[in-house]
Amino acid sequence: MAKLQLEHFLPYRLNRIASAVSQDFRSVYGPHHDLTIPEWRVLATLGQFEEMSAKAIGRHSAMHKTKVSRAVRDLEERRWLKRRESEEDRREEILTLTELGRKVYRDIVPKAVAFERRILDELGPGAKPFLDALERLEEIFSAR
Amino acid sequence: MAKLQLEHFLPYRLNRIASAVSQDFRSVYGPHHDLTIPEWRVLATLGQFEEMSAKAIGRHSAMHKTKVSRAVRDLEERRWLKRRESEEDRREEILTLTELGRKVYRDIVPKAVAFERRILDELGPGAKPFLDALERLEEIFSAR
DNA sequence: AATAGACAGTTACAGTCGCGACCAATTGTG
DNA sequence: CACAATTGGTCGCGACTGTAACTGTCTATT
Repeated sequence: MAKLQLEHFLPYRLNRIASAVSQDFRSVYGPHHDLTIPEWRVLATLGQFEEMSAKAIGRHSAMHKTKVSRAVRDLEERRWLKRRESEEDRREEILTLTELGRKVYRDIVPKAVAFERRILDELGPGAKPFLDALERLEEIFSAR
Repeated sequence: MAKLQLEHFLPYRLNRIASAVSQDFRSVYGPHHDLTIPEWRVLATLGQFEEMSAKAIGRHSAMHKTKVSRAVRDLEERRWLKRRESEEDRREEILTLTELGRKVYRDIVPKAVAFERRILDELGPGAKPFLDALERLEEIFSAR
Protein backbone atom coordinates (compact mmCIF):
# COMPACT_ATOMS: atom_id res chain seq x y z
CA MET A 1 0.00 0.00 0.00
CA ALA A 2 1.43 3.35 -1.09
CA LYS A 3 1.96 5.71 1.77
CA LEU A 4 0.81 9.27 1.85
CA GLN A 5 2.06 11.91 4.21
CA LEU A 6 -0.17 14.92 4.01
CA GLU A 7 2.58 17.31 5.04
CA HIS A 8 4.61 16.28 1.99
CA PHE A 9 1.71 16.13 -0.41
CA LEU A 10 2.03 18.64 -3.22
CA PRO A 11 -1.48 20.13 -3.35
CA TYR A 12 -1.43 20.57 0.41
CA ARG A 13 1.99 22.18 0.43
CA LEU A 14 1.15 24.54 -2.39
CA ASN A 15 -1.98 25.69 -0.64
CA ARG A 16 -0.16 26.28 2.61
CA ILE A 17 2.66 28.17 0.97
CA ALA A 18 0.35 30.24 -1.19
CA SER A 19 -1.73 31.31 1.74
CA ALA A 20 1.29 32.01 3.93
CA VAL A 21 2.77 34.20 1.21
CA SER A 22 -0.52 36.03 0.68
CA GLN A 23 -0.97 36.44 4.39
CA ASP A 24 2.50 37.87 4.71
CA PHE A 25 1.98 40.13 1.74
CA ARG A 26 -0.98 41.62 3.55
CA SER A 27 1.47 43.01 6.07
CA VAL A 28 2.98 45.02 3.22
CA TYR A 29 -0.13 47.05 2.49
CA GLY A 30 -2.32 46.17 5.44
CA PRO A 31 -0.87 48.70 7.85
CA HIS A 32 -1.47 51.57 5.44
CA HIS A 33 -4.44 50.59 3.35
CA ASP A 34 -7.14 48.13 4.17
CA LEU A 35 -7.52 45.99 1.08
CA THR A 36 -8.88 42.56 0.34
CA ILE A 37 -7.16 40.35 -2.20
CA PRO A 38 -9.83 40.88 -4.86
CA GLU A 39 -9.57 44.63 -4.33
CA TRP A 40 -5.81 44.47 -4.62
CA ARG A 41 -6.08 42.53 -7.86
CA VAL A 42 -8.45 45.06 -9.39
CA LEU A 43 -6.24 47.91 -8.25
CA ALA A 44 -3.14 46.24 -9.63
CA THR A 45 -4.80 45.48 -12.95
CA LEU A 46 -6.11 48.99 -13.42
CA GLY A 47 -2.79 50.44 -12.34
CA GLN A 48 -1.18 48.35 -15.02
CA PHE A 49 -3.64 49.00 -17.87
CA GLU A 50 -5.08 52.43 -17.13
CA GLU A 51 -8.58 51.53 -18.25
CA MET A 52 -10.45 48.30 -18.63
CA SER A 53 -13.88 46.71 -18.39
CA ALA A 54 -14.84 44.55 -15.41
CA LYS A 55 -14.95 41.55 -17.70
CA ALA A 56 -11.40 42.14 -18.88
CA ILE A 57 -10.19 42.60 -15.31
CA GLY A 58 -11.69 39.27 -14.40
CA ARG A 59 -9.95 37.57 -17.29
CA HIS A 60 -6.63 39.15 -16.51
CA SER A 61 -6.71 38.56 -12.76
CA ALA A 62 -8.40 35.15 -12.80
CA MET A 63 -11.42 36.24 -10.82
CA HIS A 64 -15.05 35.29 -11.09
CA LYS A 65 -17.17 38.11 -12.45
CA THR A 66 -19.17 38.48 -9.25
CA LYS A 67 -15.96 38.85 -7.30
CA VAL A 68 -14.82 41.58 -9.65
CA SER A 69 -18.21 43.24 -9.49
CA ARG A 70 -18.10 43.43 -5.71
CA ALA A 71 -14.50 44.55 -5.53
CA VAL A 72 -15.23 47.28 -8.04
CA ARG A 73 -18.25 48.40 -6.05
CA ASP A 74 -16.18 48.63 -2.89
CA LEU A 75 -13.29 50.45 -4.54
CA GLU A 76 -15.72 52.89 -6.09
CA GLU A 77 -17.28 53.62 -2.70
CA ARG A 78 -13.80 54.36 -1.45
CA ARG A 79 -13.28 56.70 -4.42
CA TRP A 80 -10.29 54.74 -5.68
CA LEU A 81 -11.81 54.12 -9.07
CA LYS A 82 -14.57 55.48 -11.24
CA ARG A 83 -16.69 54.02 -13.99
CA ARG A 84 -17.98 55.44 -17.20
CA GLU A 85 -20.27 53.90 -19.75
CA SER A 86 -18.55 52.62 -22.86
CA GLU A 87 -19.58 54.39 -26.03
CA GLU A 88 -19.28 51.41 -28.35
CA ASP A 89 -21.17 49.05 -26.05
CA ARG A 90 -23.41 50.45 -23.40
CA ARG A 91 -23.53 47.21 -21.43
CA GLU A 92 -19.91 47.72 -20.64
CA GLU A 93 -18.37 50.03 -18.09
CA ILE A 94 -14.90 51.41 -18.55
CA LEU A 95 -13.09 51.53 -15.24
CA THR A 96 -10.20 53.81 -14.35
CA LEU A 97 -8.40 54.67 -11.13
CA THR A 98 -9.05 58.07 -9.61
CA GLU A 99 -6.11 60.24 -8.61
CA LEU A 100 -6.52 58.87 -5.10
CA GLY A 101 -6.49 55.31 -6.41
CA ARG A 102 -3.35 55.96 -8.40
CA LYS A 103 -1.73 57.42 -5.33
CA VAL A 104 -2.40 54.26 -3.34
CA TYR A 105 -1.21 52.16 -6.26
CA ARG A 106 2.05 54.09 -6.49
CA ASP A 107 2.47 53.66 -2.77
CA ILE A 108 1.97 49.91 -2.79
CA VAL A 109 3.81 48.84 -5.94
CA PRO A 110 7.38 49.46 -4.75
CA LYS A 111 6.59 47.65 -1.52
CA ALA A 112 5.12 44.74 -3.42
CA VAL A 113 8.13 44.51 -5.69
CA ALA A 114 10.47 44.62 -2.71
CA PHE A 115 8.43 41.96 -0.95
CA GLU A 116 8.77 39.64 -3.90
CA ARG A 117 12.46 40.45 -4.25
CA ARG A 118 13.02 39.55 -0.61
CA ILE A 119 11.47 36.13 -1.02
CA LEU A 120 13.40 35.36 -4.19
CA ASP A 121 16.62 36.51 -2.55
CA GLU A 122 16.03 34.05 0.25
CA LEU A 123 15.78 31.30 -2.32
CA GLY A 124 19.16 32.36 -3.66
CA PRO A 125 20.30 30.34 -6.67
CA GLY A 126 17.18 28.21 -6.28
CA ALA A 127 15.01 31.13 -7.38
CA LYS A 128 15.51 30.73 -11.11
CA PRO A 129 14.59 27.02 -11.35
CA PHE A 130 11.71 27.67 -8.98
CA LEU A 131 10.24 30.36 -11.22
CA ASP A 132 10.80 28.15 -14.25
CA ALA A 133 8.83 25.38 -12.57
CA LEU A 134 6.00 27.79 -11.77
CA GLU A 135 5.85 28.77 -15.40
CA ARG A 136 5.75 25.15 -16.43
CA LEU A 137 2.93 24.50 -13.98
CA GLU A 138 0.99 27.43 -15.34
CA GLU A 139 1.28 25.98 -18.81
CA ILE A 140 0.20 22.55 -17.66
CA PHE A 141 -2.85 23.78 -15.85
CA SER A 142 -3.95 26.33 -18.38
CA ALA A 143 -4.02 23.54 -20.97
CA ARG A 144 -6.56 21.61 -18.92
CA MET B 1 8.46 53.96 -10.98
CA ALA B 2 8.81 50.20 -10.52
CA LYS B 3 6.44 48.25 -12.68
CA LEU B 4 4.24 45.46 -11.50
CA GLN B 5 2.56 42.92 -13.69
CA LEU B 6 0.02 41.05 -11.69
CA GLU B 7 0.32 37.93 -13.83
CA HIS B 8 3.98 37.65 -12.93
CA PHE B 9 3.60 38.57 -9.29
CA LEU B 10 4.62 35.75 -6.98
CA PRO B 11 1.74 35.73 -4.46
CA TYR B 12 -0.76 35.86 -7.29
CA ARG B 13 0.92 33.07 -9.22
CA LEU B 14 1.20 30.84 -6.18
CA ASN B 15 -2.45 31.27 -5.39
CA ARG B 16 -3.50 30.50 -8.93
CA ILE B 17 -1.31 27.45 -9.18
CA ALA B 18 -2.32 26.14 -5.77
CA SER B 19 -6.00 26.42 -6.53
CA ALA B 20 -5.60 24.93 -10.01
CA VAL B 21 -3.75 21.96 -8.54
CA SER B 22 -6.36 21.50 -5.81
CA GLN B 23 -9.15 21.85 -8.29
CA ASP B 24 -7.57 19.26 -10.51
CA PHE B 25 -6.93 16.97 -7.59
CA ARG B 26 -10.66 17.04 -6.91
CA SER B 27 -11.11 15.20 -10.16
CA VAL B 28 -9.09 12.35 -8.66
CA TYR B 29 -11.53 11.58 -5.87
CA GLY B 30 -14.52 13.70 -6.88
CA PRO B 31 -16.05 11.20 -9.27
CA HIS B 32 -16.07 8.46 -6.63
CA HIS B 33 -16.34 10.20 -3.30
CA ASP B 34 -17.73 13.61 -2.57
CA LEU B 35 -15.23 15.25 -0.28
CA THR B 36 -14.32 18.80 0.66
CA ILE B 37 -10.71 19.77 1.19
CA PRO B 38 -11.04 19.89 4.99
CA GLU B 39 -12.66 16.47 4.95
CA TRP B 40 -9.89 15.12 2.78
CA ARG B 41 -7.27 16.50 5.15
CA VAL B 42 -8.89 14.89 8.16
CA LEU B 43 -9.24 11.59 6.32
CA ALA B 44 -5.62 11.69 5.17
CA THR B 45 -4.36 12.53 8.64
CA LEU B 46 -6.31 9.78 10.33
CA GLY B 47 -5.32 7.33 7.61
CA GLN B 48 -1.73 8.21 8.36
CA PHE B 49 -1.85 8.15 12.16
CA GLU B 50 -4.62 5.68 12.99
CA GLU B 51 -5.92 7.70 15.92
CA MET B 52 -5.68 11.30 16.92
CA SER B 53 -7.50 14.12 18.68
CA ALA B 54 -9.18 16.92 16.72
CA LYS B 55 -6.64 19.33 18.13
CA ALA B 56 -3.74 17.23 16.84
CA ILE B 57 -5.36 16.89 13.45
CA GLY B 58 -5.65 20.64 13.23
CA ARG B 59 -1.99 21.08 14.08
CA HIS B 60 -0.87 18.47 11.60
CA SER B 61 -3.04 19.60 8.72
CA ALA B 62 -2.85 23.34 9.33
CA MET B 63 -6.55 23.82 9.91
CA HIS B 64 -8.45 26.04 12.28
CA LYS B 65 -10.15 24.09 15.05
CA THR B 66 -13.64 25.05 13.92
CA LYS B 67 -12.86 23.76 10.45
CA VAL B 68 -11.67 20.48 11.91
CA SER B 69 -14.71 20.30 14.16
CA ARG B 70 -17.08 20.63 11.22
CA ALA B 71 -15.18 18.25 8.97
CA VAL B 72 -15.16 15.66 11.75
CA ARG B 73 -18.90 16.10 12.31
CA ASP B 74 -19.58 15.58 8.59
CA LEU B 75 -17.30 12.57 8.28
CA GLU B 76 -18.92 11.05 11.34
CA GLU B 77 -22.38 11.49 9.84
CA ARG B 78 -21.11 9.67 6.80
CA ARG B 79 -19.81 6.89 9.05
CA TRP B 80 -16.24 7.33 7.87
CA LEU B 81 -14.89 7.96 11.33
CA LYS B 82 -15.92 7.47 14.91
CA ARG B 83 -15.03 9.19 18.14
CA ARG B 84 -14.43 7.92 21.59
CA GLU B 85 -13.78 9.82 24.74
CA SER B 86 -10.17 9.85 25.86
CA GLU B 87 -9.58 8.14 29.16
CA GLU B 88 -6.78 10.37 30.34
CA ASP B 89 -8.56 13.60 29.45
CA ARG B 90 -12.30 13.66 29.01
CA ARG B 91 -12.25 16.98 27.16
CA GLU B 92 -10.52 15.20 24.33
CA GLU B 93 -11.98 12.87 21.76
CA ILE B 94 -9.92 10.20 20.11
CA LEU B 95 -10.85 9.88 16.46
CA THR B 96 -10.35 6.83 14.28
CA LEU B 97 -11.50 5.84 10.82
CA THR B 98 -14.23 3.24 10.54
CA GLU B 99 -13.72 0.28 8.25
CA LEU B 100 -15.68 2.20 5.63
CA GLY B 101 -13.44 5.23 6.11
CA ARG B 102 -10.32 3.12 5.73
CA LYS B 103 -11.75 1.63 2.58
CA VAL B 104 -12.21 5.07 1.05
CA TYR B 105 -8.75 6.07 2.23
CA ARG B 106 -7.16 3.03 0.64
CA ASP B 107 -9.04 3.80 -2.54
CA ILE B 108 -7.92 7.41 -2.75
CA VAL B 109 -4.28 7.20 -1.66
CA PRO B 110 -2.86 5.44 -4.71
CA LYS B 111 -4.72 7.86 -6.94
CA ALA B 112 -3.38 10.81 -4.98
CA VAL B 113 0.16 9.51 -5.17
CA ALA B 114 -0.18 8.92 -8.90
CA PHE B 115 -1.62 12.39 -9.34
CA GLU B 116 1.37 13.95 -7.62
CA ARG B 117 3.74 11.70 -9.56
CA ARG B 118 2.20 12.85 -12.83
CA ILE B 119 2.75 16.50 -12.03
CA LEU B 120 6.34 15.98 -10.94
CA ASP B 121 7.04 13.94 -14.04
CA GLU B 122 5.83 16.79 -16.17
CA LEU B 123 8.34 19.02 -14.44
CA GLY B 124 11.05 16.56 -15.40
CA PRO B 125 14.50 17.50 -14.10
CA GLY B 126 12.99 20.70 -12.76
CA ALA B 127 11.09 18.74 -10.12
CA LYS B 128 13.91 18.35 -7.65
CA PRO B 129 14.90 22.04 -7.43
CA PHE B 130 11.23 22.92 -7.33
CA LEU B 131 10.60 20.72 -4.31
CA ASP B 132 13.72 22.08 -2.67
CA ALA B 133 12.44 25.59 -3.13
CA LEU B 134 9.09 24.63 -1.60
CA GLU B 135 10.89 23.26 1.42
CA ARG B 136 12.88 26.43 1.72
CA LEU B 137 9.70 28.51 1.53
CA GLU B 138 8.11 26.39 4.22
CA GLU B 139 11.06 27.09 6.48
CA ILE B 140 10.95 30.79 5.77
CA PHE B 141 7.27 31.14 6.50
CA SER B 142 7.14 28.88 9.49
CA ALA B 143 9.78 31.07 11.10
CA ARG B 144 7.53 34.10 10.83
C1' DA C 1 -10.71 20.92 49.07
C1' DA C 2 -11.87 25.29 46.65
C1' DT C 3 -11.37 28.29 43.06
C1' DA C 4 -9.07 30.57 39.09
C1' DG C 5 -6.96 29.85 34.75
C1' DA C 6 -6.06 27.06 30.82
C1' DC C 7 -7.70 24.03 27.38
C1' DA C 8 -10.66 20.69 23.86
C1' DG C 9 -14.31 21.11 21.23
C1' DT C 10 -18.92 23.33 19.64
C1' DT C 11 -21.86 27.01 18.25
C1' DA C 12 -23.74 31.71 16.86
C1' DC C 13 -22.66 35.31 13.93
C1' DA C 14 -20.99 38.13 10.35
C1' DG C 15 -18.35 38.17 6.18
C1' DT C 16 -17.04 36.04 1.73
C1' DC C 17 -17.66 33.08 -2.22
C1' DG C 18 -19.56 31.08 -6.52
C1' DC C 19 -23.74 29.46 -8.89
C1' DG C 20 -27.80 30.60 -11.17
C1' DA C 21 -31.28 33.78 -12.25
C1' DC C 22 -31.88 38.15 -13.87
C1' DC C 23 -31.83 42.88 -16.57
C1' DA C 24 -30.49 45.64 -20.19
C1' DA C 25 -27.93 46.10 -24.40
C1' DT C 26 -26.08 43.94 -28.52
C1' DT C 27 -25.51 40.71 -32.29
C1' DG C 28 -27.05 37.21 -35.38
C1' DT C 29 -30.66 35.06 -38.27
C1' DG C 30 -34.54 34.74 -41.08
C1' DC D 1 -37.11 44.58 -39.52
C1' DA D 2 -38.44 41.33 -35.84
C1' DC D 3 -37.03 38.29 -32.49
C1' DA D 4 -33.89 34.76 -30.64
C1' DA D 5 -29.45 34.05 -28.70
C1' DT D 6 -25.50 36.07 -26.47
C1' DT D 7 -23.07 39.11 -23.47
C1' DG D 8 -21.65 42.59 -19.44
C1' DG D 9 -22.82 43.30 -15.07
C1' DT D 10 -25.72 42.75 -10.64
C1' DC D 11 -28.12 40.29 -7.09
C1' DG D 12 -30.21 36.58 -4.09
C1' DC D 13 -29.16 32.39 -2.15
C1' DG D 14 -26.88 28.61 0.07
C1' DA D 15 -22.35 26.93 1.35
C1' DC D 16 -18.20 27.76 3.81
C1' DT D 17 -14.93 30.48 6.80
C1' DG D 18 -12.78 32.56 11.05
C1' DT D 19 -13.72 35.24 15.42
C1' DA D 20 -15.50 35.27 19.67
C1' DA D 21 -18.27 33.45 23.09
C1' DC D 22 -19.58 29.33 25.53
C1' DT D 23 -19.58 24.45 27.85
C1' DG D 24 -17.40 21.05 30.21
C1' DT D 25 -12.99 19.29 31.98
C1' DC D 26 -8.49 19.62 33.82
C1' DT D 27 -4.53 21.77 36.55
C1' DA D 28 -2.21 24.80 39.70
C1' DT D 29 -2.27 27.51 43.64
C1' DT D 30 -3.74 28.16 47.94
